[in-house]
Amino acid sequence: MTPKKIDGERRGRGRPPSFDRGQALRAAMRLFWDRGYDGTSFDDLIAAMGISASSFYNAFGSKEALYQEAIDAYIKVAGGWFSAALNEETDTRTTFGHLTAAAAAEFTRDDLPAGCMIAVAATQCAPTQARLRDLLASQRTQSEDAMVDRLRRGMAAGDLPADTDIEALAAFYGSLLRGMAVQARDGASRERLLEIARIGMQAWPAAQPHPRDS
Amino acid sequence: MTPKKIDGERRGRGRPPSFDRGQALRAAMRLFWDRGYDGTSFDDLIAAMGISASSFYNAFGSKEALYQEAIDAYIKVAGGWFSAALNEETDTRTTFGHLTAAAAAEFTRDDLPAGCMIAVAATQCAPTQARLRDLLASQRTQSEDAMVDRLRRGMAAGDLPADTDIEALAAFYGSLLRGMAVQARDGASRERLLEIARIGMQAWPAAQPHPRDS
DNA sequence: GGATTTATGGAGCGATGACACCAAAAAAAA
DNA sequence: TTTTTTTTGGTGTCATCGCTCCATAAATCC
Repeated sequence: MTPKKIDGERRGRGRPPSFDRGQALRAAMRLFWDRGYDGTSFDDLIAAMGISASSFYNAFGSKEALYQEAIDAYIKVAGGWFSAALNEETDTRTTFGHLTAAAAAEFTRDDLPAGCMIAVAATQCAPTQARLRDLLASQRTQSEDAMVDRLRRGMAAGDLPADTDIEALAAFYGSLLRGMAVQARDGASRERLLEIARIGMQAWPAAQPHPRDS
Repeated sequence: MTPKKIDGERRGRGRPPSFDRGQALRAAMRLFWDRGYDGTSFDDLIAAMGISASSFYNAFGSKEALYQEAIDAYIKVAGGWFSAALNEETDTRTTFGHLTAAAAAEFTRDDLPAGCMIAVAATQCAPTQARLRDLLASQRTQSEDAMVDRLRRGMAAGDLPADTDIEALAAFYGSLLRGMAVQARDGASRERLLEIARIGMQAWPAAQPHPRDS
């Protein structure tokens, strides 16, 4: 057929791809997001991406490689609002209030699958998929580390009691976000998720009247 | 026919099974718990259960039927500590403190797989597995309903502020428990989970000094 | 002891999964 | 134009998946 427009600059010698790689990747991301790795078959993928098996392997290498790219693409989407919220120029409590509220909103968009692509992915899988499991667990750890960093800065700024367990607090909000992602996938409304987020903020550590208490 | 099938006594006419059905079911439960439905293959199952393919179909019907039985078996395990904690004879706040602490302990037992078999299962799956997805989502709803019931009783007993949003509070603790289950699967220690649970209890609604405040 | 009923071992089945190969096609580079 | 490089369509492969069939073994009932 007639060659179509390709994104960005088309440099290279051979025949140009007839499809938009980024667009195909986003289609794959949506499918993986919605159905998970196992739940998305090869045929599902090439159908949704609108390409043939040959083009698939030529452009993406393998299903697993595509999944990793899809994860990266998701990070660009979700990492956007996530780190945007974390790097706001406000006090730490407000930051986390906005972060959890943003999650409630993002987990219930009508133009994207519900929930989070990473939050609960590959927690139960075959031993042969240990690599994927570790990859996803590592991503979860990374987002929690980002929260730890923000809390540490907040601690330094005096936003938190001196005896706050930073790691535990980050783990708490990490757990909450993942649970919210499950709720979203089960069909919870945005309002419900916002309520959960609001309650979660009630757990924010109060200033200690007796800081030298062990 | 004169069906005198009593589960305890083995009264049947034909050849008796050479394996313990309950034991085989528990082996399957562990495997499903650890690897999920897709991650557990037929061959994995019959190997772990120590039976042949014929015996498998003779005794359990199909992989999906076995999974449902495994879920039921899990409910008997986890439903044990869950409703035990919920039906304690204490005030509502203490009850939920014990519930979350019990989850932290149960999610990190060394004689069982980490986390919860139901908490995050089948949230991402193929359309062909809609039945399983709905089954699991329904189980999650049920456990949340049990928390709603307990909170309602607590409200009636005066343990909670009159303006408490019961459903939202139950959804919050439901989210927290599911997030804790993910943490457990990612390798979090029991102490870490207990910390998360403790922080989660800080979100418990305080008595409102100004209930007519919007 | 038959007769009946149920379980077992073993072999194999159709479908699907992910992927590989290759010759033709379409572009830039020479 | 010729050469070189890359994509594409079509077909084939090989393993695994969940499952089935059948002859036989082992129990109970008459």
